[in-house]
Formats: sequence, structure tokens, C-alpha cells
Amino acid sequence: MGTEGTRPVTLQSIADQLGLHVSTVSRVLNAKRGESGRAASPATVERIRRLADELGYQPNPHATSLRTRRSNLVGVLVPRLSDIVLATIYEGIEEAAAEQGLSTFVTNTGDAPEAQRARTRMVIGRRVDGMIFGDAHADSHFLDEVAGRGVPFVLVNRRAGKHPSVTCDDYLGGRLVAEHLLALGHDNVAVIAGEPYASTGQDRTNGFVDRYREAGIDVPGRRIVHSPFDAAGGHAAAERLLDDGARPSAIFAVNDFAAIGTIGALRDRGIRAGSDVAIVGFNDTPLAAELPLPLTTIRSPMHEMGRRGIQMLARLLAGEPVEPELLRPRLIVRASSDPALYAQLGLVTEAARPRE
Amino acid sequence: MGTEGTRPVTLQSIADQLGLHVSTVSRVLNAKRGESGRAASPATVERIRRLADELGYQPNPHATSLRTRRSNLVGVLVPRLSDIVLATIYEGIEEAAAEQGLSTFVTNTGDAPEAQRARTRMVIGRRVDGMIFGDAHADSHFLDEVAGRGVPFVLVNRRAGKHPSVTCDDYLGGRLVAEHLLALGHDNVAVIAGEPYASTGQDRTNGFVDRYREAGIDVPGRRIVHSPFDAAGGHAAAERLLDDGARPSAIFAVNDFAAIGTIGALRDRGIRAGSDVAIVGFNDTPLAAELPLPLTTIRSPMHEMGRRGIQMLARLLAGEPVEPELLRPRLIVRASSDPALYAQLGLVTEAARPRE
DNA sequence: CGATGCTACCCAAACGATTGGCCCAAACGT
DNA sequence: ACGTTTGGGCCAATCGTTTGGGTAGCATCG
Repeated sequence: MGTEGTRPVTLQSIADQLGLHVSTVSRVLNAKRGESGRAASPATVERIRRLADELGYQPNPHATSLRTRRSNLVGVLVPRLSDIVLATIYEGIEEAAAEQGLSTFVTNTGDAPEAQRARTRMVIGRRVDGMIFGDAHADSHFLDEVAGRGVPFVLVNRRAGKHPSVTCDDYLGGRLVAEHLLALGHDNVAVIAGEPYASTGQDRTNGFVDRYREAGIDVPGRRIVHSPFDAAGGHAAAERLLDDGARPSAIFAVNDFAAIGTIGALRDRGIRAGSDVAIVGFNDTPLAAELPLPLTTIRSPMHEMGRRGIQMLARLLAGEPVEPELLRPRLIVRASSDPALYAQLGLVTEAARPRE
Repeated sequence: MGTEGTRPVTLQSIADQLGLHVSTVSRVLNAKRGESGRAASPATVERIRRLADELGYQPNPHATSLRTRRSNLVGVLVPRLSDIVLATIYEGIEEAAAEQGLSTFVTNTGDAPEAQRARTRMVIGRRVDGMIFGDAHADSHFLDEVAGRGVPFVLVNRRAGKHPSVTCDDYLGGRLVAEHLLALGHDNVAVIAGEPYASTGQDRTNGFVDRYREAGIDVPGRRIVHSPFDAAGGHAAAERLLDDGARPSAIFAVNDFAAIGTIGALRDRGIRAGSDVAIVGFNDTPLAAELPLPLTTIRSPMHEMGRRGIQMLARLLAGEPVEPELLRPRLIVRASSDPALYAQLGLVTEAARPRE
């Protein structure tokens, strides 16, 4: 199907073959299946449609965008696509964008303000209709500038200021973790809090600390260390934590990868994660359940966040008003924090051995 | 900087303000810094340039593409972006594309032939200059069709037929793993071989099996099980493997995530990965080193693969001839297979405890 | 002094699609 | 019989750039 190598079929070429004017063809092909009555006679409509999909006609998006001043393109900025959290969110974005007739493209900023500016400029240069930021910095005024430029956008994963956003209820997530650890009797806890400028880390930490405070327990500042959202970052942060003062009985890492890095750091010091120190992560990435030490974590609706993000943007583009959305997190208890499950893990090991 | 909300600046608007013709402005702005002599007088050149970047002029890519019939756009297909291997490759692609003045966008196919067709059609509809496939199926003729359509493309990660590709030397990688396990005395081994249609899994498995055969050891067919390239897939495959026949002393999973899933499956059966069964993965993803049980694996140059892929495509677009590229893998030995390291892991645990 | 060659620009035709008008013929109303 | 609809299309401008050709004015040359 479709001619090969040669020039793509255009409205003009269809019109010529049918002895019609290009505008007629355009109207017919653009009419929704139902309301093609205005455009041409039923017979003509049929001829046009038949030839168009026989030739595999696809409108030239550059021509369309040029003429209509609408690209149906959305640019997405993320810190790193190789972070599975952002990759999953982007999958949601792309999936739902297609349903809305929008195209998307994504680019890394590494969370660096300079790169955010440069990439945003590049994205706008591509004449997008809107943007989605997955790398918002809570403290920066950059987004206000973008808003001033008149580019519609939505924030996902992280919120900032009053800009429209779709996020997980991170504060609640932090509280859920605190409740879980309180119930297990932990009164000496620490937090690996992520990057200081990310609302995710801030909110999760605040929820956690607030809930502990409500229980009459203070989590001192030096028990809260910041770190990049990856395994290496979690590893380094855990080392700083352990170098400084008595060992906590539980560590809440605001990100699964940071949690894995924490486990690595503990392992290197001969401390057994799960029994000596309880570990809780955040996000419930697909690995959490498969780890040698299954990880207690908060399940956040990453894919859904992406979907809602683009839907919100679509509403924005349609001129409708939007409200920030907060998605519900859920605690998933596994062996890394639960003594019973941990023991069971050990017991199974012993019990199963004779089976062979 | 730049006016806000209003219509973007065009060549026309610049020309008007300067009392020049749009074509003059176009030529000046398109000339490389050196050779602007032909276009206009030095004074005029200066005036144009100054005004252009004072107004923050950015050419309208739709107009440019429409006129030049070149979009400088590259479409990338991957099985899943939330697979860190593909995400990392794509990061390399995007990075190097920017250096070449190319833009890229990526889309998931889930490795499903139907989706591959549909997405390819969509990508071509966006009038890309070329494509990169990260999801090639070795057995399919689909790529031949695409080639017949005259769309230039390059394969990354997986190869297929004689199409230009940039891959890791997976066969060699498989041999390296075999050599490592042979040296450790394993003669009862199994392979979790990935998807049957992926050259990565095929080559890694073949290299492994061939090397074993050279050592006089046959790896029987039922010791080779296929699986998706993720943790859940590895888990399921490992279960099938364990359900059927005697336990191997070592398992080679052709992907780190499958290896992690394998560890999970072993754990569930009370078998200790690393001591009861040696485990080797592939790719050396950032987690491999941080796992509670550090994972022996093959480091593959994922980022570089992406970079080379786009560079090869650029050469193709320039009409230059290209040769398939094979990148060198490297064995990284960790505790999951090395008894000494494993013991050390355990020893550290015991030794360190008094330290507290 | 006419031919030639620069220099420094301008002209206009694309590229492919959209869209507000316009127009002709047949049908209709009275 | 004649004005009015209306069905069915056609016209042409337009979006912003690029690019193959001019061309006017001046200097140079033989």
C-alpha cells in the first residue's frame, strides 16, 4: 500500500485525479463522518474518501500547522527519562495524548535550571501548543516566566506555586509511612529526603515528620538528609546519615531507588536491612516486590499521573478552567519493614531447604 | 526577553522593521558566521543579526520543513520506555541528535507487531527524515517493507537481517558469561533467554551455549527458557525452570531485570541466590551494584549505543555508506556469582556487627 | 566608450493545507 | 415568470521560509 520512494500524496494530487478542487477535497476529508453533507454530494464524498485511503493519504502536518497555527504538539520536560518513575509517567502522557489527537516529545533537563531554560526555549521554538513539566523546582520563578509568555502548561509529579498540577498526595504518603513505622514501635527514625527543591521529597518528608510530631516524637534535622533520586544518591546519603550519630531503627527513603541505595550502603557496613534497620521506599516501582529483600513502599499512580496531566492540559488548551489534582497513594507492606514478613522470609528459607 | 503572548516574530516582521526584503534577511540569518559576505553588506548583516536576537527570533520549523521538505526530525520506536535499558539508549539518541541539529521523538510499541506497524505509520505521517528502531524482531519482514518505502533507518540494541545497526556484541557477552561460570566450575547451568524474537537474547544465549559446548558441556534445550525482559518475566521464567527438573548451579539471565526476578523466584522457594545458585545478569543497570545481593553482569554501552545510532543515521541521511557497529561488552563480577565476594559479603556482615 | 563584473539587494514562486467568499444551475415559491 | 434558496463546488489568500533569478548602480578594463 502506498507508493514507494516517490513524493507523498497531497490534497492537490487527489483533487487532480478526481477533477475536483483541492478545497473541496480538504473539506470532505476534514468533515467528521456524519456531517459531510455540507461539503459535497454523497457520491463525490465517497469518491474522495475511497481514493484518499487507497493512496494512503496522510495530511502534511507542517502545512496544517503553518496554516492553522496549531501544532497539536506538546513538549514534555523531565529530569531524567532513565528514571523509571518519569519514564512511566511519560508513558501515561504519551498514551493519553494519542487519545486526544496530540503528539508529544520529551527531553531531559537533569533538573538543572540552565538546562530547563534552554530546553524550554527549544521546545517553544518547535511551536508546541502546550507543555508539561515533570521537573518543577518549588523555589524557582522560572515557571512564572513561562506562564507570562503565554504558553499553557501543566505540572506533573511535582507541584510548584499555584500552577496547575497533577501529583500524588505526597504529604499523605509520608503520613502513611509514619503511621506504619509508629505502629511497629519505631521511635528513632531518619529520612532520606530527596532533592530539596522537589515538592515530592518535601511533601513526603513533611507528612512523615508531622505525623511523628503528632505522636509526640520529634525527628531532628540531622536525621533528614537530602539526596538525588537514584540508587547512588541514596547510597551516599545513607552513608552521611550513618557517619553522623547513632543508627536509626528505621529509614524512610522518599524514593525506591534511594531506598535500594540505602540498602546497599547498609550492606557495605554489615548492617542488615530489614532486621537491623527497617526500610521504606516510595513509588512501588516494579522491582520493589522482586528484590531479595522485598521493599515496603508507597504505591503512587505514576502512569495515571501522566494520563491526567495531558488531559488537564487538553482542557487548558480548550480554554476550560482546571483545578490541581491530587492522586491517592497506598501503603504496600513488605519484608523490608515488617518483622513478621521478614521472619517468614527467613523461615521459608530454612523450611524450604529440605524440600529439594 | 521576547514579546509575550503576541504573535512570534517572523522573518517578515524583521524585514519590515529594517526596510529590507524578507529574502535578504533569510539569507543573512541562514549564512554560517563566516560566509555572510555574499548575502549583504557587513553593516546590514550586523543590523539584521542584532535585531533578530534582540527580538529572540526563532524560525518557524513548520514553514521551514514545508519549504525544504526536510524536517530534521527522527522518530524512535522502542518496546517500552520504562525499561531502563531503552530509556538510557534513548537518552544517548536524544543527546547526540541535538548535537547533529536533529530533533527526536520516541514512542512505545510494546514489541507488538501490530503496534509497530501502526506507530511506524504515525511516525512517517509526521514526516520524519529517518527512524531508529529499538524493537526489531529478527524474524519479521516488516523492516524490509519500511526499507522499501524509502525511509532511512537504523537499528539499535537489536539487529535484524542486513539492516544498518548499532548493537552490543551480545554473542561475545554470552561467551564472557560462560567463561566466567566455567572457570567457577559450573557444569549444570540454565539460561533465561528473553524474548525469542530479540537478537539480544538470541545472541547472548548462543554465545553462552557455544562456549559451553566448546568446553564439552551441552546445555540442553529445556534449560533454556524464554521470558519478557522484566522482573516479573524473569520471575515466571525461573519458576518454569525450577518446576522442571533438577536445580541448576548457575543461571544466566540475559537481562538484569530478569535476573532480579529470578532472584525473587528463588527467594520464594527458599533457595539462596548467590550461594545455592549463582546468578548472572546482563546490562549492568545502575541497580545491579546496589542490590542487597550485588549482581554479576555484563556491562553494555547503552548510552553510547544510542549516540552511535543517531550518528549512523546522520551519515545515512547524508548519503554516506554505513557499516553495522558492534560495541564491546565487559564482564563485571560481583557477589551473585563469585563465592569469594559472596563470602566477603557475609563476613563483612558478621565482622562489622561488633563495630556498633 | 561599451562590455563586464561586482555589490547589495529585491521579486516571486513554491511547499501543502485551510477557509471565507463567490458563483452557477437547478429547484422552489408565489 | 421571476426572485430566492440551496446544493455543490471553485477561487484565492494565507501561514513563514527558501531559493532561483533578476536588476540597478557603480567600478574596472581593454
